[in-house]
Amino acid sequence: MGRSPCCDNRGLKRGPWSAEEDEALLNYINKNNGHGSWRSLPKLAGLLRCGKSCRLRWTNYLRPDIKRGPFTKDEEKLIIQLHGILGNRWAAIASQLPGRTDNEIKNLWNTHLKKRLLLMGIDPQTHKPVDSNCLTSTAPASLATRHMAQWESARLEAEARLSRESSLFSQPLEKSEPDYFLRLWNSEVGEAFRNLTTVDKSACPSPMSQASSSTKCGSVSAVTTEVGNTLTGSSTMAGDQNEDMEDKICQTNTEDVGHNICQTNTEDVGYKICQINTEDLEYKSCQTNTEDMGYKIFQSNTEDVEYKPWQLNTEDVMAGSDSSCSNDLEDSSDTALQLLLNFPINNDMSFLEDNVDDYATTPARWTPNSFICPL
DNA sequence: AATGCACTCAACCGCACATCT
DNA sequence: CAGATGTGCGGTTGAGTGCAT
Repeated sequence: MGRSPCCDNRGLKRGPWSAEEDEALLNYINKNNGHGSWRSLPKLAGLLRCGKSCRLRWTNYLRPDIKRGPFTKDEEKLIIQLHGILGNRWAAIASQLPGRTDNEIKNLWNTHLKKRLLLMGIDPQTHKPVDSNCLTSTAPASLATRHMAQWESARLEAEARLSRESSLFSQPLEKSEPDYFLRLWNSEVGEAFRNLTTVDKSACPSPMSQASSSTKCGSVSAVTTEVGNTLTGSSTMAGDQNEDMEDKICQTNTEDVGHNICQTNTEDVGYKICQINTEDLEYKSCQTNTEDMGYKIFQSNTEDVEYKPWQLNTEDVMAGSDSSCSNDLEDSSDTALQLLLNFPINNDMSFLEDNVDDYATTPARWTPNSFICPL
């Protein structure tokens, strides 16, 4: 059906913004407590710009919460990690870096980080060593896979908690009830993870997945199925989220769960993955562990990286919840994302190896209560 | 001093999606 | 339900700047 251009550029100014234009835009937005319709804004603000240009100028430069100045090492590290999860979804990445814009992050990536990774022999798109592509079929593990495993665990925990709560509380929770993992699961990051799960499975079939499924896989899958069924009939969630969550959980392919978790069973595969030297953000060179056909992608200076143990950092999760349970989505996402980023990168996947059967019934080292905001 | 090159980053473009009519 | 409109997003461009020759 063809689309008309968002704005007619004829007679409109283009190029860099002058201080006067900035002031006019700022004044208008301040006076009106917001921008309103971007299309009508230029006319109302007396600007010879198209609405799109105004929006861009505001979101990328004039917004009061913009943090200017060079990126810190931590920010760069976070961007690299998030890029490994989310890919070129700059807006999603930017949402995890307060005060930074997607444009800024995109520029940083294209001008610095991408080149840096390439120089180190790391494919900036896949975050895998360039010369290890041949290994991916025999060693399916990747940073993404590790994140997948963590996500899957987080999701299972959330499901388990929902199931538990549904039996404990007959009335629906308040809509404002913080629900870190459910929210995160429904967030951009969760979405990315779900996509990742699908893509990764098809792109990189695990040797394990081709073998008959193991007991361990079966255990985990069973839990998912059970929880999913429980949830279908539960009424613990409020409003649209409830429906969404039910859908997503019920859609869960339990075979995939087993598949993915088994893929990352170090007992079977044996590998160590990404470790980052945060001090200089240098990825150290790829090493292949030929002994067990696994491989180490990166090595890090573990002194530099504070890896939290593979359990919820209760302090983080509960931060702010003492005073109130009304953390907004950003807060909870941040917290949960922190969890994700605190993944025990320098450990292998022993958390899965350790009593996976136990894990299925009792999420060992995952204190269920630590997910729950005090009522 | 003049020129060329590489780099950075603000801004633009076009597409996709959500919402409105 | 279809088309129109508004907005957000990611890819790309090009002006400005610094440095090397």
